[in-house]
Amino acid sequence: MRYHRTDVVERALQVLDTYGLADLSMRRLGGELGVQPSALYHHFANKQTLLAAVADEILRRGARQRTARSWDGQVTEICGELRDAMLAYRDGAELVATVNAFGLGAAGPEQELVAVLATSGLPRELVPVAVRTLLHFVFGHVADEQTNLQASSAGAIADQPRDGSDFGLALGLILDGIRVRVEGSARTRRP
Amino acid sequence: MRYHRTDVVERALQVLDTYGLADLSMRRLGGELGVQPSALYHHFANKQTLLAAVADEILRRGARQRTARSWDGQVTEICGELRDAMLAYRDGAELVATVNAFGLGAAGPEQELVAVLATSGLPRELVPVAVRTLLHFVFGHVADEQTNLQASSAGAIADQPRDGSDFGLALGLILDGIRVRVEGSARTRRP
DNA sequence: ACCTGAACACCGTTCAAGT
DNA sequence: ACCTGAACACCGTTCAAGT
Repeated sequence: MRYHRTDVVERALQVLDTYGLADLSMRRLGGELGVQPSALYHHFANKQTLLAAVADEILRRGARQRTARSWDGQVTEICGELRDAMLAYRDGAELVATVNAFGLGAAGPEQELVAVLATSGLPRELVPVAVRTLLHFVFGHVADEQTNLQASSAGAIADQPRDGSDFGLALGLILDGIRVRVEGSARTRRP
Repeated sequence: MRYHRTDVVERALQVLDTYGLADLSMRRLGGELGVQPSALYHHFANKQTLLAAVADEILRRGARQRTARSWDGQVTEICGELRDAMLAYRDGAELVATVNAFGLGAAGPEQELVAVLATSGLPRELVPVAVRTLLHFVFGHVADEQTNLQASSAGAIADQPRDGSDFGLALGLILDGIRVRVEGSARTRRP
């Protein structure tokens, strides 16, 4: 069998969803494809690059059309899409967050948020800070959420089931913080 | 040489600060102590437990007295202390965040934040959400910050040096979000 | 272009046995 | 109580060589 980059990513996605990130090793993936681990290095420079490609594919598959017109509606859509995309695969949040921390993935959502907040009325110097705050929140919250979901589906603990409304609640909190600065600067511009 | 738990943690802290989290392996740590890796399992059930002890020690060493009287001043103090504690050791943020994601460490800051927000006037059902949002923010932001600091001190990139004021700015954003809910509920209680 | 086979330098963890 | 020695079942990565 001869494979392309895309075949490897596809298979990696299956291994991830079935066995989890910890079991997504080069040797395991090679075995799953019926190929020596070293063969994977023909397609990817190293594991990090492979994981980045997998993360990007997860986000690509979760992409949706924007419908909101207000800046805060669009921020909610972007963050919600990011969340749903990561929740669609086992350990998706951990994977995307790790890759992003390495400076490789999730460039799409980040650029979208920058673009939206740039037109929100938020003071220019606060835009990067707000974007990173939003992304840290989404990554952290969803990773948490997913860990608990997977733990409870494994029948381990009961705990508080922590439904998805928590995400909206917390995001609303941050959005309120941004709104304060948007309105503050609007008053300053037209006193 | 015969060691105690505390000696192992102390040495682990040195290895972490000198070589980084990736090089803090059981074998490496054993070697550093002049002991077989298996000897460490007399002191800790597994690596995860050892890392949790190291994370707790980092936070313990960063502990400070509270001086603020307002709820938002206290939240600022708690988050600032957490940040400084993690920044004091190489890869401190990544370590503490990882351990926390596993449900083991950083119980101190979490309980403190719950206690403070419970007396802030924030609606009771929002307290856990706000606390988790704050912690996700601090972990994510400081991990980011530390990665960049370490990259630039290694002479790799110039980039935006991203000073500590970013942290205060972003935290202020979230605090504003919380204030909106505190004041909202104050108006509801006394109409 | 894509893959094999073999090697290098590592991991975490267990367990019988020693002092 | 604390540690050794040996083993088990893994890692990521490199590289000459094959088709």
